[in-house]
This record gives sequence, structure tokens and C-alpha cells, in this order.
Amino acid sequence: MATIHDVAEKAGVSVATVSRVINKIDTVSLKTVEKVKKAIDELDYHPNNLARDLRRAESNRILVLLQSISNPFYATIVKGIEDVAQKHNYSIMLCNTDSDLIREKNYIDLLAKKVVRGAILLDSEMTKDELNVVAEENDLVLCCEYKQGVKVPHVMIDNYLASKTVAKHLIALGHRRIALIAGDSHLSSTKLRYKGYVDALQEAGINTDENLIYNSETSSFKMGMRAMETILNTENRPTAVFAMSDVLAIGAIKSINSKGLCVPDDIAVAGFDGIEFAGVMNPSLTTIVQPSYDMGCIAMEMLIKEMKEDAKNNREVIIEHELVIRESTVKRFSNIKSQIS
Amino acid sequence: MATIHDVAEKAGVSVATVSRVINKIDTVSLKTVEKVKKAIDELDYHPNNLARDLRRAESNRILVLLQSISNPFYATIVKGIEDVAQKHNYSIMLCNTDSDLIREKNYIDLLAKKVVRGAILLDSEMTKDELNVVAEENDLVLCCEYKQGVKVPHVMIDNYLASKTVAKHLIALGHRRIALIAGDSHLSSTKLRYKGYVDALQEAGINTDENLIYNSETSSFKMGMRAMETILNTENRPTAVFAMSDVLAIGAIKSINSKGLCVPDDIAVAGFDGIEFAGVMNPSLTTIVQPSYDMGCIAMEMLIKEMKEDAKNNREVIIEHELVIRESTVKRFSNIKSQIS
DNA sequence: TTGAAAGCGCTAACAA
DNA sequence: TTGTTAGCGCTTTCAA
Repeated sequence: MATIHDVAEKAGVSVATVSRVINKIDTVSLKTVEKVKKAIDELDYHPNNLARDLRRAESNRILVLLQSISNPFYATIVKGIEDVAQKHNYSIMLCNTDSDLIREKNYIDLLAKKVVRGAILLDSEMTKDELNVVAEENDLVLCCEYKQGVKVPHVMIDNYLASKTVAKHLIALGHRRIALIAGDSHLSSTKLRYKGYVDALQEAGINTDENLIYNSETSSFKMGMRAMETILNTENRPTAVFAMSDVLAIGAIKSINSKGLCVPDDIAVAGFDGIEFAGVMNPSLTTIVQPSYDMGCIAMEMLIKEMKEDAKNNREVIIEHELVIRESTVKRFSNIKSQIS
Repeated sequence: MATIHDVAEKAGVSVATVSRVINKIDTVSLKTVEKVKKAIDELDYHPNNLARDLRRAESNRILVLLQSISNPFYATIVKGIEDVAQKHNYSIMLCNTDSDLIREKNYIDLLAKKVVRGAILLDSEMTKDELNVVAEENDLVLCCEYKQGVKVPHVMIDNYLASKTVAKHLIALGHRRIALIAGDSHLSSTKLRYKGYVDALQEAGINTDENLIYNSETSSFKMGMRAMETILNTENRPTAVFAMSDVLAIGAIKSINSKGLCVPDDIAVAGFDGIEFAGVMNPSLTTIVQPSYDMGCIAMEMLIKEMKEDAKNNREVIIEHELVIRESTVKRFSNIKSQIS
């Protein structure tokens, strides 16, 4: 591996000049730039980022922490983050925590170790206080999830309102027994969505039935299936189900089908997130579409701002969501044609 | 941020001794170790990895390059890679290339820049020769895709055989007009799967019909839909479709349904990969299940071996696949119950 | 068992 | 416009 010294020697200049050329500092004469570039080419020289970062006491890497990359919803967010990062010459380091706090803290340590310059957390298991401690010394942004009192910029939808909208939609369709498949109870979004569901029911004069609520700690197909099985085994079966993620909803539908029941005829199902698959599956899934790609972009932009500025802030961006009504809750003519298998 | 010097001063020892304690070199007396540890605790000292890596001229980060994280098939592989990496104290850096060769090469540069220690490529767009040049100087492993003549360890399934199995399955069901939705033509797996399809047909005395073959350069739902639309517009419609990925297959089914046709009654559909969703969707999807998690684990283990050893090798691991027959190709009693929407 | 000191490859202040 | 030089924080050789 050629170093900056080799280039300097070959070009007959000092290392400082080579450094200037590499970093596009325009106090170097055109002729010298040419010489240096030639030497760089001939030696196939690549600057060693390790050394550069050490010297500058910073890295250009960003940590993105999420529970599991397997959820397509997160995949889209990450895409947004990565696109913006790339544009600003940052590279991202994606890490799965598996909802394991220890594992998460290990990754968070990368901040203190200066391996990464900042971090975007999608669904942290840390408490408000733990987050504030980390934020004290590091540049952090939260995406999707925000805990009250955390002094960190964050972007998300209005989870309470979105959830209420879904519940109201189901109520408007005439449902009174609406089951809820909730998500990870550590997440603020879960709590907000739960409240939205309860309030919507209450406003419609419906009491919540504990038998119709299932708490699934992770968001996966299997969890959705298991949750639905449990719910279907209750005495007074619901006529509708609201799952707090599309992945859970899809699992629930599978479970409903395997009991010989139909969606939406026997049981209506609504999801949350708006993964691409929700529109492609059969029946297509009614869901809250979160602008995941945009959320990723905004989160990364916030982080860049955060890293540039000295002052800490806890700017909040609430982004628009949309209830997209599809076949899984409403019987439509097009359904008849779609799939009779 | 405390440095090693601060710790040394506080503990009343030299930096070398502190370094020894950090790196668990056992020539340090117990008493000294205690003193140093106490100082480390009190100062909340974290070694700076940047400096360590620079000194050791290596990093413990691994680059994982793939076209798009959005494909759930890759998500599972990455999970395997990450789990093994974590166990061996490596961290992974995941990067999307978007099938863009320029972007891919930018990431590959991280190897030369010593930002990463090695790389696992899932679906590189580089040619055989380009790969060999990179492999010359760096530790590389290929996962899923392998180009003949590349001197790099690799793990994958027997794509030719798997594809042939799918085609044979469809032929055995009585289909003679079997459409093919192919994947990225740069990938060797695409070529092998194509050959498997052609050979199976040929052995059954069926001529391939160019009108029934669609080349989709990326693997996405939308691509699958578009491909199927085109195929459905041909004069003599196929009775079965073989898509080279589950994601493509799912898009194809959507497209078939939107034309008012049924799967598998009007058209049977088979996929490839074995993403979790294939078993959950409706109708459930017949597919080749690749042991994606295991493939990820093996790839990472190969890379660790590669990084430890001086000698280059091009060890090949062919891992077992499985044809899982589900509702999308075979009419079964359970189907009648499942979904009439 | 410990310390002194060189140096990994680079940047940036300062001097020329 | 360019060069000299002092480190960034760490590991490791050599000497004590």
C-alpha cells in the first residue's frame, strides 16, 4: 500500500501538498496538482481513512440501530437514511439489536469509541434517562420512536391519531368487537397506538375487552399468527382485528385463513406501517402508510445538522401518515374477481 | 474524552502498561492491573478504536455489499452474517449498491482505504476479472453468486439443479406453456437458473417460447407485476409461471389476480428463494427454499478463515436447497377453505 | 514486570 | 504557493 509519503516523494513535493490536493484545498498551483495526481494514479494510492479520521478526531460513519432488518418497514427507512448519507459523504453502519438491551448498548459504545460519528435509533430499548446520558456526549437522532423528555431531535408520525383513525374506520364499518394485536410494550409508539385504539372505542361507546388484546413483544409473521390464534380461541370472537404492524397483520390473516375463515367477510383486518407488500398481497391490506423513505431522509438530515452544530436541540418533525383502505377491511366488487382458490 | 495518557497518569504507570491491561497481556502484576482498572473506571475511559486500528493497520469491520436490503431474502442472510461476526468481535457495515457498478466500486474502495478488513458480496455486478483484481489484495467472500474463474471462497446452492427441479415440478403437473420471469442478467445465478429451466423443458420435449420469457433487471414486486402483465398480453397465455425470486413471483400473482384470473387454477406460480412471506401469503407460494441464514453464517465463517490465513483459496460450499410445494402450484382441499374474497 | 520511545498515515498550524 | 513539523491515540519493540 502506497502512503502519502510515497506520493510526495514520487511527485517531488511535501506530504502537506499531497494532503492539500487530496482534500481539494485550492491554494495549490495547477502544475503541482497535476504532478501529484499523476503520482497518485501511478502508485494507485488511496488515502487511509483510519489515519485521516484519527487525525481529525472523527469518523464519517453513522450508526443505524434497529431491532431487526427483517421488517420491510425498516428496510425502506434505512434506504432513505443511506441515500442522504451517501450524498453527504457519510457511510452507514447498520446493526441489529434483536431487542436486546445489552447488544444495543454494545453498539452505542461505538459512539464513545469514536468508531462512528453519530447514530440514528429506530426502536431503542433504552429508557429516557439512558438516552439522555448518551445524547449528552453524542449526536443522536430518533426515527419512528420518541420518548417524552428525551432531548434529541426526532421524526415520526402522530401515532395516536393514526391508530385512532384505524379504529374509527373499523367502527364505521359496523364492527363493535375489535381485537388489538399490540407491539413491543417498551416502545412509545405502542403506547400511543394503544391509547388511540382505546379512545376511539370509548368515543363510540364501546368498552375495551381485555380478551381481545394481545401483546406481542416482537413484530414478526409468527407472532401475528400466534396472537391471532389466541384471539380466535376466545369465546366471543371479534369481527375485526387491528394489528400494530403490517407484519403482524399478515400473520394474523394467515391464522384466520387456516381456521377456514375469510378476510374481510368473517373478520376484517387492518395493519400499520404501509410496507410495499401490504398492497400486493391478497387480500390487499388496509393500513396506515408511514412515509418511511422520507422519514429516513429527514432523520439523516437532522443528524447532519446535529453534527454540524454545537448546540443541542430536540427538534421534532411530525410527518403526515395516510390511512389506505384496501380489501382486508372492505368488501368490494374487485374482490370477487381477485382470488378464489 | 480520556486518553490512554490520562489513565497512565492517574494510575501512576506508563501508557504501555495501560495498553497491556486493555489488551489483556498477562505480564502485568495483579496489583498494577487493579490500579489501572480503577483509573479506567474513574475516568470512564474507552480506548479509541481508530487509533488502535491505525496502529495495527487493520479494522475489525466487515463490508457486506448487496443490491438492496429491501429483499427479505437478503435480510435473512445478513442476519446470519451479523450473528457470526458479532461472535468473533467483528462488526458489519451494510451497504446497498442499487445494482449500480459505480456505487459498488466506491464501497469496494473501503477495502483499499482500510476502513474495512474484508467484504462479503451478495450480488456483485463486477466482472470476473474485476473481482479477481480486488481479491488479489483483499479478503473477499461471495455469497449466493459466483462467477466461474473467480479466485474467492464462495457459498451458494446449486442454482441449475434447483431451477430444473421447479420446472420439472410444473411439467409434472401437466403444464406445457411455462413462462419464465428471469432476474438480473449480470448474475450467474440467473444464467444457471435459466439453463435449468430450458433443460427441464427440453427433456420433456417442450420447446422454449421466447414470448414466455421476461428479463427483469431488478427483483421487486413492481418488476414482477410488470413482467406478468407483459406475459399475459401474449396471444397464447401460459398456464404456469416460474419467477426467479419470490418477490417477483408475488408481484406476478398480484398481476394475475388483477386480470381476474386465479392462482393456481388459471395459472400456477412458482418462486425462488424461500422468504418467510412465501409461506404466509395467500395463496402460499411454491418455491425453492435457500437456507439463507446458514448461507450468511457460512459466508462469514469463510471470511474469518480467509482473513486469518495468508494463502488465498477459492473454497466452494454448495449448500442444500429444498423445493417446498404449496398452494400456488397445486390445488388442494385446504385451498377451498382458505380465501374466498 | 515495567517504561521509554518510535511510529502507524494523516492533517493543519506555522513558517518561509 | 509550498514545506516543516507536531501531534491524533494507540501498540510494540527494546531495554532496564
